[in-house]
Amino acid sequence: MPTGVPMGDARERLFDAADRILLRDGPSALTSRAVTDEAGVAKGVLHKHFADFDGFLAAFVLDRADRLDERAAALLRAAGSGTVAGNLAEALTAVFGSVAVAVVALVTFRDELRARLRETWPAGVPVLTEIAVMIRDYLAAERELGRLAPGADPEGLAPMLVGTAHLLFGDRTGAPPTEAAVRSAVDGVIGAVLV
Amino acid sequence: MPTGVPMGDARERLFDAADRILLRDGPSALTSRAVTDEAGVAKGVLHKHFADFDGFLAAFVLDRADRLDERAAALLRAAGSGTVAGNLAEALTAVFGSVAVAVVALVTFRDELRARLRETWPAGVPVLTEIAVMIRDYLAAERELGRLAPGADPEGLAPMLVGTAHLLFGDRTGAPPTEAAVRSAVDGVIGAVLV
DNA sequence: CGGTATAGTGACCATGCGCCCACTATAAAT
DNA sequence: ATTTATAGTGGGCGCATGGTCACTATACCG
Repeated sequence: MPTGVPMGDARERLFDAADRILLRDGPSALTSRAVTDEAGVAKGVLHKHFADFDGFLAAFVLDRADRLDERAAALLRAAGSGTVAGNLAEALTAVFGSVAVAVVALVTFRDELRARLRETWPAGVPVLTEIAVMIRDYLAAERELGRLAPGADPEGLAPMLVGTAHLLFGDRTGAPPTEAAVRSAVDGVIGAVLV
Repeated sequence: MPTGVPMGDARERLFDAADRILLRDGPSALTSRAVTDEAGVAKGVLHKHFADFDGFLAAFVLDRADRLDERAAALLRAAGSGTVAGNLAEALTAVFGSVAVAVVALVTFRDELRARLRETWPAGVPVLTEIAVMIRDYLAAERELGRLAPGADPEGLAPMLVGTAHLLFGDRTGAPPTEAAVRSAVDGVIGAVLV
């Protein structure tokens, strides 16, 4: 093994490793050793780039928070095709099937990480609120197209949808829900309200 | 310290200790040592009554799951007084200010505990779904009294409300929301839909 | 070419975890 | 009164965690 030569950006390698672990094994498996092993580097590397493991996690969350899910965002930007409920179900499945939920669970459990992130975001980690903003904008676009009931308020409905999806996925006490399950849930829940 | 003499039921003492720890310090602080220390007993006691710590946690969750929150349940049973949104806000605050959220977080993180509970509840830990049932029944009663819009479906609205509350409380990335905050959120979210 | 800075290595450490088990103290049975 | 069963004790074990540090290998610079 060569040393001293950067094999791609180590920082990015570690972040990608964390992604894979979160999706494959869940938040409880995200230890410092798991990350460095998955990235194929020695333990020391992590501490050369970050002060400590929570520092790494904080940087990881910051990095992942904004580019939440390209697929879902793109899908929602193309408002007007498909049914509203179907689009929502697909987008929510994509977003909550990504690392988003795991990141929230992580922040819920690691007290030190949470404290550190609060310095950056006093109002709370924006992962879920940013999803809500995404959904809100989508619903506003749909209303512009007249595909929503006039009384349906995107501002209020968005957090409810995110909350429901978070409930479905974040629980994680059963098998992860399929896209079809989410679609049916979203259908049943908001069908009467939106159309 | 006398030994061999039961000082109240040790089982209940341990459960109460777990309650206190969850509410005071959060789910990450709920270790076996913390429980026995808080209960004022030696470490061995826990293993005399339960096979292992996850067995204790499973029994604890099972015990707490059904009698979720008397105050909120009683409040919701007395449908017809106050505003609908106000009643909901109060009940959700009471429920999510209790151990419910911490229990969910616990189950999310402890893989072994989650696996064990799945044997008992294949559909998932019923904490959140039971709250939804509670809310659903309340909304049904309110509709009976004509205090709900005819189109508002309790079956669909209940999980959305629970999800929203879970989102507000379960995040735990900021200060815990006050009852006033939840009231205003519930007001803003469902005000237009329900009345 | 030697010097220096930097990325990477992995044995090692302290800590806290769940858990074991030899032991003690009380209560109940004979 | 002796035995047996049961509740409670706490020192210590094995393990995984996050973190340190002396060391090595490479790249860059004069």
